[in-house]
Amino acid sequence: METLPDKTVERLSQYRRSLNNQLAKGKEHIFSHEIANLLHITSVQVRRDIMLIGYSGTLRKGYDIKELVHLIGVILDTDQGQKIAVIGMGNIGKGFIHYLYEKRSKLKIVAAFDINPEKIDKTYADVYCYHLDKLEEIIQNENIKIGIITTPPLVAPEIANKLVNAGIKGILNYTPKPLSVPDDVYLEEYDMITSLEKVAYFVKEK
Amino acid sequence: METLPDKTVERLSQYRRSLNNQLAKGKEHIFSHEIANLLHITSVQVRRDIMLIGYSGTLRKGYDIKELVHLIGVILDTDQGQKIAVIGMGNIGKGFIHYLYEKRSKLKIVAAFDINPEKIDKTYADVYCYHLDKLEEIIQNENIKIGIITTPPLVAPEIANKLVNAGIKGILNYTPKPLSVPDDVYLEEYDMITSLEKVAYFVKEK
DNA sequence: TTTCTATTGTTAAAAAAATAACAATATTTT
DNA sequence: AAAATATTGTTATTTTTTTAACAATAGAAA
Repeated sequence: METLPDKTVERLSQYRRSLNNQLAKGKEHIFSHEIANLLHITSVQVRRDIMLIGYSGTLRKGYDIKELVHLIGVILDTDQGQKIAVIGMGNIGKGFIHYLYEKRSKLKIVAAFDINPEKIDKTYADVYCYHLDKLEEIIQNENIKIGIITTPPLVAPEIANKLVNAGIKGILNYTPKPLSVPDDVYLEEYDMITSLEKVAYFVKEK
Repeated sequence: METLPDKTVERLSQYRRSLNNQLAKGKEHIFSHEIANLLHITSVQVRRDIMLIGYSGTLRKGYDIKELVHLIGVILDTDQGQKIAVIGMGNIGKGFIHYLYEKRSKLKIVAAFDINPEKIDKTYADVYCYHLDKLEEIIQNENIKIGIITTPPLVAPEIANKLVNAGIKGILNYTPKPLSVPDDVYLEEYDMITSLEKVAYFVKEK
C-alpha cells in the first residue's frame, strides 16, 4: 500500500481507540455515521479513510468493528512493536510515560533520560531513567527507533543529533525549538505555546 | 483584516518567538530566508505569511524585526491580555503552567482546577489550584475566556460543558476524548497518543 | 414480489495550503 | 553610469485535504 495521507493516519489512530471503546461495550458493527459522531467529523470522511485502507463494510450493516480494528493495527503497528525513549523527565516527559502506562499497545516507552541526579536511576511508571550520557548506548542496545524530546528547548538540537547518530528513525519534538533531521528520519514537531496562541487568536477573532 | 489561515497563525506564533530571540542577540533586520532557516521552512512561505498580515520589508535590507514583532503582537494579542484556566493538575496541566511561568506574555494562566485534595488550595508556579466545584464561579469572576482540559478523558465532555456554560470562548482539549462545543466557542484538540502513533507509522513506512 | 430506504464505495468538485515563478527594484559591483 | 545581483511582493500552479454527489445495492416495508 502506498503511504496514507497524513491526516488519514491521524484519524485511524483515533478511530481505533473509539472502536475499541465500542467493542468493550459489546457493539460488533458500526456505521460510518456512528464513527463520525464519535469523533465529531463527517461520515464521508470516515468512509473515505476506510476506503483508503482497503476495507469494506456491509451494506445496511456497517463495518465489523473487530475486523476494522485489526486492519488498522496491521497498518499502524509493527509485529514486534516499537520502542520509544523519552528525553527529558519533566512534566511532559512524565505525561507521556503516564499516558502509555499499562496500555497494552505496540508502542512502549522503554527508557527515559535526564541530567538531573534526582531523576536518574529511578523508575517512573516502570520506565527507568538513565543519565543522558548513556543515550547512544541504551538506544543502540535496546534498538529504540523513536525518541520524544521534552527537554528545555536550548538543548533540543543537540539531543536530536545524538538521537539521529544513535540510529533513531522518528522524533517527536515537544520543545518550541524547530529541529532539522536527515531525510530518512521522520520528524513531528508540536508546540504547546503555539496551540495556545492559536486558540487565543481565534477567540479574539470570533 | 479577514481572519488569517490556520497555518499562518501557527507560524506567526513561531516567527515571533524566533524573532524575539534574534532581537535579544542584537539583530535588527532579518531576511525572509533567514527566518525560514530558523524555522526550517521555505522563504516563500515566510514572505507569503508576512504579506498576509500586511507588513512590508525593505528590499535588500529585509524586515525590521522590532516592527514585525510588534505587528504580530497586534494580530495575535489583545490589549488587556487573555486569561486562561487549566483543568486537571496532572503532569500536562503542570507542564502548561510551567511553560508559561515567568514568560511575560499576554496569555496568563490564572487558575487551575482539580478534585484531588492534595492539589487543591496549593499553588504551583504562582497558579492557585481550586476545587473543580469552583470552576464556574472563578471563571466568571475572573473573566477567563480560555480553558485547557488536561483531565482524564472520561470527564472531559462534562468539563467542556461547564466551561462553555461559564462563558469560556476557547478550549484546548488535551485529552483523547473528542469534544463538541457550540459554534461560538473555538475548539482545538490535540492528542498525544495520535502524534506518537503517527510518528510510529511513518517510521514503519520509511 | 415489488417498491422504498439506508448505506456503502467512489468519483468529482471545492477549499486550504504549499510551492513555484517571476516582475520590480534597491543596492552593489564593475 | 551601466550592469549585475539579491531580495521583496504577488500572482499562478500544484498538492493536499475536505466535502459533495451519486450510482449501486442489500435489506426492510408494502
